[in-house]
Amino acid sequence: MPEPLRISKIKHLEKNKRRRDFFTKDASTIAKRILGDYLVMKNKDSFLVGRIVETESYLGIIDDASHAWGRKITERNRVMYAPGGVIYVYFIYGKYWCFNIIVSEKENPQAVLIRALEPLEGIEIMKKNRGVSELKKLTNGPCRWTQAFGIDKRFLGKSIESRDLFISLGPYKSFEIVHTKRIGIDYATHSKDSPLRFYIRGNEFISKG
DNA sequence: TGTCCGATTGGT
DNA sequence: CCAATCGGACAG
Repeated sequence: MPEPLRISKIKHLEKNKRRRDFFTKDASTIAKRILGDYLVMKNKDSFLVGRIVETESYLGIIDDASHAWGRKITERNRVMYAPGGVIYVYFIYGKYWCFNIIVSEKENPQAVLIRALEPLEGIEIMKKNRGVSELKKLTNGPCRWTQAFGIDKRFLGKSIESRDLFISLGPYKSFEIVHTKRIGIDYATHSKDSPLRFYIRGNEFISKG
């Protein structure tokens, strides 16, 4: 494994920010293309960066694992129907937050779930937020990295191209992408085994799955 | 209002 | 393998 890339220049990350129209493509395309990108979060007293190493796509109306299956609309999921580029977070199992990027066009509620990151910057803050010191357990799960980053309901419906939270194009795309079925969706029937989970082969921060 | 359940995690 | 834990979805 190469040593994690050191990122210290926020300007460089901002220059390569993924723009809103990037997220108008379909979920599986986005889920694969943001592998190796940086997820950047900054505010007045913290600067957190992780490399995206695992994602899943949710295909919306036609996908019985999606919250928007059958064009379902509820108070929780209504931002899924917005144009691509907004954030969909939801509370799960009484204590966790799952983080999705809504993609595709308006009224086509596709989503990309970010399942795991490789921690790069702000590791001490992540350890504090998680209450965990082991590097490999900081961000290797969909609700672990959100806890490390302090993600919660405040981000629901916000843009993924904001000043405080954005995705930045990663430099190396020479890895191999593994396709598997998605994790934790046994309630689904039709799409249960579709190969809509994607991760960087050999990366040590992949969730257990 | 009441019941059921989860795109997970952490401990046994 | 299994319990934790509580907001959201949905039925009545």
